[in-house]
Amino acid sequence: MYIHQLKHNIPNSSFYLMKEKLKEHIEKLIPLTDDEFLFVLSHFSFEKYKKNDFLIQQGESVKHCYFVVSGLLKLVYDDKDGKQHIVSFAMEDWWESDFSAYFTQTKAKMSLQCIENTSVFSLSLKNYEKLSTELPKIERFFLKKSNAGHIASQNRIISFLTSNAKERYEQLLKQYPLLFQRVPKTLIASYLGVSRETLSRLSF
Amino acid sequence: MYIHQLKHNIPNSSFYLMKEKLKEHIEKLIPLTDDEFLFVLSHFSFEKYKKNDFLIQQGESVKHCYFVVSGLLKLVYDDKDGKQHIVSFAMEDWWESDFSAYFTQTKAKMSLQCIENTSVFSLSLKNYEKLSTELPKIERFFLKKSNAGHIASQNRIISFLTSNAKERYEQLLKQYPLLFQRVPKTLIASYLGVSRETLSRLSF
DNA sequence: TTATAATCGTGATGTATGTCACACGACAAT
DNA sequence: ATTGTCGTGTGACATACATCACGATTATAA
Repeated sequence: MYIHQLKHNIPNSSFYLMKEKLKEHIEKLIPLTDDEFLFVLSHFSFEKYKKNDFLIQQGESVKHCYFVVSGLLKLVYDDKDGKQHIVSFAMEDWWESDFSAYFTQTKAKMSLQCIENTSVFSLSLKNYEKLSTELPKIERFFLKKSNAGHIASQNRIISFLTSNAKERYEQLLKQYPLLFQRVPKTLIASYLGVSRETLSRLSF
Repeated sequence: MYIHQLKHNIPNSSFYLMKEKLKEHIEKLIPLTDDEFLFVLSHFSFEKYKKNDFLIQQGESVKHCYFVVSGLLKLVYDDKDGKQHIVSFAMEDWWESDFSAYFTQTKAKMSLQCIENTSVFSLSLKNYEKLSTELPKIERFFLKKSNAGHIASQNRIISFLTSNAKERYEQLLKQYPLLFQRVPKTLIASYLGVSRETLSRLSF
């Protein structure tokens, strides 16, 4: 009985921590009063997914963008030959979606799938717009996030332009040392744009 | 004498057209009253550059971002071996800068240089912030632009992940058919991430 | 004009990386 | 225990691409 209660309490207390995570994340860029944050939070829904679950499926419509509270996801593009290409890993504290499909309300060009069990706050486009309109502050937050995303993508392009497979691997290793204990090398290879065999042969 | 007057009038009438270009560009995304637009415009300065001029030099601080009214620029990353890599072409109607350096007030990692004679509206960070604060509408405009830029960069990454040199060339050709009459193939090659010799050998 | 850059193509050759095949251990499901 | 799937390494070979070298043409500047 006591154990039962505990079991029931865990999700609640963990939800409290989740909220704090989102709040702290936003407040790194813009200050919010408690009321403002509760207003913000009311536009999100908290969701849990298991390893291999899809949050977005290529070809389907994209209703939400996601803030990753815990876990790990991959944003994947499947080409015509059925090969998988990892456009991005989405880790804790990241915002992810197929933003093109999300904002223009078109079909997803990419999938978003769990590499680990993952919990997220999800935000519908309608709520995104409502939030932006009613709390202009948050629009500044999204703008900063978008800029950061743009810059990150540009750096990845520069990496492709200037570096070979080994150098790109080293850059990734330096940028996200934690990643390598969490994901199989096949996925790392797919992110780097090389075959898993080539990656395996790179000597360090 | 009459010719003299004409000469003096050209810049003025052309400046009028420039303003219209900016106005129409913004109004594709958000409506503006005439007064609002004049307020917006007052934060910009209009500048003309000649072929090969630098708007941003790698290693220097970045004071402005630019809206390209006419002409053509390249955003270039020079690697340690002195090789040039084109991160982006900036054509008419594009916003460009080393945004990372611009927003974080650090030294430029890239250069922005004219491929053709170019005229721009330039916006200082201070004015960017003033404008965003005093006219929240414009913040939504910048957000939409930033999202679009992010998505464009992500598509370029997908192109690197999924396609070989020839396919990337064809994609670029399809996306910007006009570009190929305006810039030497060496620059196209540099944008695609292949040597100019390889590009030259691709058969079409 | 003449001289000096750019630009572009193309051969010869080297190298990075892809592809196919196979083996082996870790782990999961039954 | 048994079977299967997944992750990983590695050999053999094919291929895409880089690099170096040379000419030829076309702009550009003195």
